[in-house]
Amino acid sequence: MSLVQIAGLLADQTRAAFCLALLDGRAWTAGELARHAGVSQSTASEHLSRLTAGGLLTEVRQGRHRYVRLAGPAVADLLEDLASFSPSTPSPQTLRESTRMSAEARARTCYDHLAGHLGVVVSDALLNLGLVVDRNGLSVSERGLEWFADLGVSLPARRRSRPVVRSCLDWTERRTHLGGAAGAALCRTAFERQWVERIGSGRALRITPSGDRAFRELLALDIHSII
Amino acid sequence: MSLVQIAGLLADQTRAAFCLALLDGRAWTAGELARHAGVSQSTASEHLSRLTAGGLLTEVRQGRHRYVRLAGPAVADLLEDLASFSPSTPSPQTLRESTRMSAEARARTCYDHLAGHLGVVVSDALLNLGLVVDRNGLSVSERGLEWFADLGVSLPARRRSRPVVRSCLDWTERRTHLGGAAGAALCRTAFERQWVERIGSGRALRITPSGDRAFRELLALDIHSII
DNA sequence: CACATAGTTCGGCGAGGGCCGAAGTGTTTC
DNA sequence: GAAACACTTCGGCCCTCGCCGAACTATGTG
Repeated sequence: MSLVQIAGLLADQTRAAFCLALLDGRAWTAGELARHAGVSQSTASEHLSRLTAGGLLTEVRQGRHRYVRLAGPAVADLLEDLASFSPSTPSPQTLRESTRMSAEARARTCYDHLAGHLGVVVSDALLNLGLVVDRNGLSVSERGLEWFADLGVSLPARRRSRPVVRSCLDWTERRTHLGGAAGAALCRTAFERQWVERIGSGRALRITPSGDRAFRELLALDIHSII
Repeated sequence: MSLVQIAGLLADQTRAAFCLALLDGRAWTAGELARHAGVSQSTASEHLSRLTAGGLLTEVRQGRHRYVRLAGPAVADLLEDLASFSPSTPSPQTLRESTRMSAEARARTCYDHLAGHLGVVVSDALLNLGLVVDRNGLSVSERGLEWFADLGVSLPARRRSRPVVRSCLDWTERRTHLGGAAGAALCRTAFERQWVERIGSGRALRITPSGDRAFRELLALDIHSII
């Protein structure tokens, strides 16, 4: 890729919006980026192919999702460098942005399960309690099945459809958290019982007081507050 | 200018060629850049207008010439940053480039007069000898007229056409050198008497042995070699 | 299996932009 | 004043590219 081609990749409103969104270091799905930039999925798909071919993004295919993130810190540097030529965005926006980002770092959804600091804490606690087994091919232990049953969650018997548990890389914590059917079920339950609720229209979550109590009790966490 | 617009300026082969040529820190005329990139003058003119409007270049109008250079070190940084994504140019090219550039730093033509280190040395010597007067509105002294006459150069009586002497900013030395009719006459004489000769097709000059002697004698320079 | 969802590929439309030559402006030379 | 020169503006050509919708593939769900 020549200088001209790299610049060309960033010379489009939609592609630039993708890259700027990815400046937070997280991985986004193609659909999320399409919605964020206000274009159709087909358009987003082609843009992402060009950005990855140009070496600006790397992608991870996970099931039917195409996760995409900046290829490295050099790309972020380039974006910052280019952005520095524009008049800096007014303070309110930056403030709101940083608020949103720190909220998402605390707790958010990752596709259909819990992520962020909350997701990692929950996953660690489940492992400590021996509720899920983190061995070659994750699975739920006997005690884990009981725990989920007590919670009122019926885990599907292991079919060949979706893995019951799956470790999912957390892009802010740089650690794995609980995905798969169990993670999705837990997340659904948390929403239904109002342990968490969405902040605005993004992926960020707020942990309610009752949610804080419930998580600490269920996970036997001897801490003042889960976050 | 937004990030997208800045990137758009660099996303064109011709504009990128302009900017990369200007990475040497010197000022180029519109015509030189047009020839360098292989486009017509009209095309180059429009590109330069867009680059200056976008804040990447600054321009200085001098007579019928439009001199243009990078707006600042931040632009050079951005270009280097972008270029770093391309596979680096093979060593031979870089070597040839650096050779050419150092040659031009030593001695070159600036439109129609001498520039580079040679140009500055000559101008300084002429000022020291009191041959040109550097006061409000440059002019040639009585002794200067004699000096030029001895050289066999007839300076045009001061018309209102072209200034006899003019200080011209040197883009490698960051100092002024002798331009105007006197500078052009001196340069022409240097070529006719083979004190200097062109290196290749660029602006770089080689000082011949006889030229080295002639310059040192004429300018009463007590140095081993003029460069 | 049917169904829903995420993403991809393809065809076609329309806007934008790079290019040139021709004509015009301003500067320098003779 | 005439001619040469550097540069600019304008009109028009053509190609690229971003976009969408429709059809298609692949994955997960019931």
